[in-house]
Amino acid sequence: MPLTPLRRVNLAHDISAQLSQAIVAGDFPAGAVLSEPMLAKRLGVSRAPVREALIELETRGMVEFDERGRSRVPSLTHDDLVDILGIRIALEPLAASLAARRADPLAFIDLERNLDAMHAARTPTELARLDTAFHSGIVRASGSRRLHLCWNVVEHQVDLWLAQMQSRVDALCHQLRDTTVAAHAAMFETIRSGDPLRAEDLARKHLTDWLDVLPGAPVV
Amino acid sequence: MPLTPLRRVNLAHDISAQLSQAIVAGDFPAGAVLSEPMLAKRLGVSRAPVREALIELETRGMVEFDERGRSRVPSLTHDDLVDILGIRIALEPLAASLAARRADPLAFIDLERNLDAMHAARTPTELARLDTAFHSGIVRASGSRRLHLCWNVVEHQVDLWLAQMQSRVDALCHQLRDTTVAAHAAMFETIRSGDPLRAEDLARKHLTDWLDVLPGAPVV
DNA sequence: CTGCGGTCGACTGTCGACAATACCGCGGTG
DNA sequence: CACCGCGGTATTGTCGACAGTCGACCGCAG
Repeated sequence: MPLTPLRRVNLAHDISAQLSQAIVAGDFPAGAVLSEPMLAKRLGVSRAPVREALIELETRGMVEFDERGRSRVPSLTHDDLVDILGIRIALEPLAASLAARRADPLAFIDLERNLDAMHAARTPTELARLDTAFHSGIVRASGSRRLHLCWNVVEHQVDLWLAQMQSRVDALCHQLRDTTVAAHAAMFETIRSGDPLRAEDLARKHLTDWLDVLPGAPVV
Repeated sequence: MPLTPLRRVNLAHDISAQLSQAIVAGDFPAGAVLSEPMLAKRLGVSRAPVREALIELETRGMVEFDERGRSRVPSLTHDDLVDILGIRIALEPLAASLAARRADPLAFIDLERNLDAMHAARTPTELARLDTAFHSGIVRASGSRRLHLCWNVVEHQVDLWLAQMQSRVDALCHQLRDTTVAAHAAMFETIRSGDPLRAEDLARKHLTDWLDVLPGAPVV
């Protein structure tokens, strides 16, 4: 181990991550108010880092500030979902194309591990998590810091949506599992072979397929 | 006057806006450290709202946190510029398409006023500002809150880039002024006429034109 | 019973303070 | 002369506290 000597902690960052997980886990349902004193008390910290975490989550669209400054978990509608998918269709083909051009072996390891995990995954929740992680991996593999900033917004929205429509997503994921895994594998191979155009197409197709299948699924 | 009663102030928000402007105005050059006590002293406030503003700017890529937690103004390279343009080419056609579908008259007023202002603008700085504002207006006109979140990232990057390569940009803007105004006008007309496909194409073309003209411009 | 004013509690926005830490320059030493 | 330890300084991360404000609740008058 190369003794990575650990930078000074930043509670706000940890809190942000933990809050994301809690929201995705359904701990705070849509519309719930996230009051700072309550969170601070539960986390055993003061309000300052909690505030900072909430601000970070707000710029990523994972919480909303109402007119009085209170943070709430946004509730997503079907339109929101279509909206999110539209943005993904704009961003992810670009990410795939850049990733194929860049060909970062380190990122490839990450993606390959994800594919293996997806083959082994059992629960739909696990599958959904890995699916998002795969797409995240491609964005990271693109090597564009700004694309990653944009993706952060989208990723949190996707997480939020997964949390709020769990049952629906579970069913879909299960049904589409093989398709998804196959699509991911194809994208990975294309990216690794360094074919940006084809990678772009595959990424777009993978997402528009979702767009096709979703309207058929009744939304809560 | 309809007595529009006024929500409680939020210093952090104002500070964030003011800092953005200061950075764009060249008050803090690339690489400059933005220390919290210094900013708080200059702004006559405590460190708390300054911290919050810096966090917000960081998630928008307008400042960077180094490993020690200090905020710095990032310095952009030519590659960064191409990177940003790539993302714009992914996002803005989508925005134009959505805007044409949505046809929000309120947004149209905004865009039209911008076009008029651009005709009247004199200084290159003014032109650049209006150019960015026009593109912002289209994103707002799209009506997608999430697209707007993503755009916030891009917009701040564009501002940053304008600030750091002022002279180069000035020359280009002046040279391309008529082309830009014409392209904007065409986009506006197409969006107002409710033609999503054509609006998408025009937006893409407008940006790829920039991509073509930029490599020829020597970068600082 | 209903509408109103007053009071209480809770929450946000902001502030100043403290500990911890890294940087900078200085003096001492080999 | 080069190198090392050391204190001073500046800055970050975190905390507790206070004022202002908003909603909820209760009692009271009509």
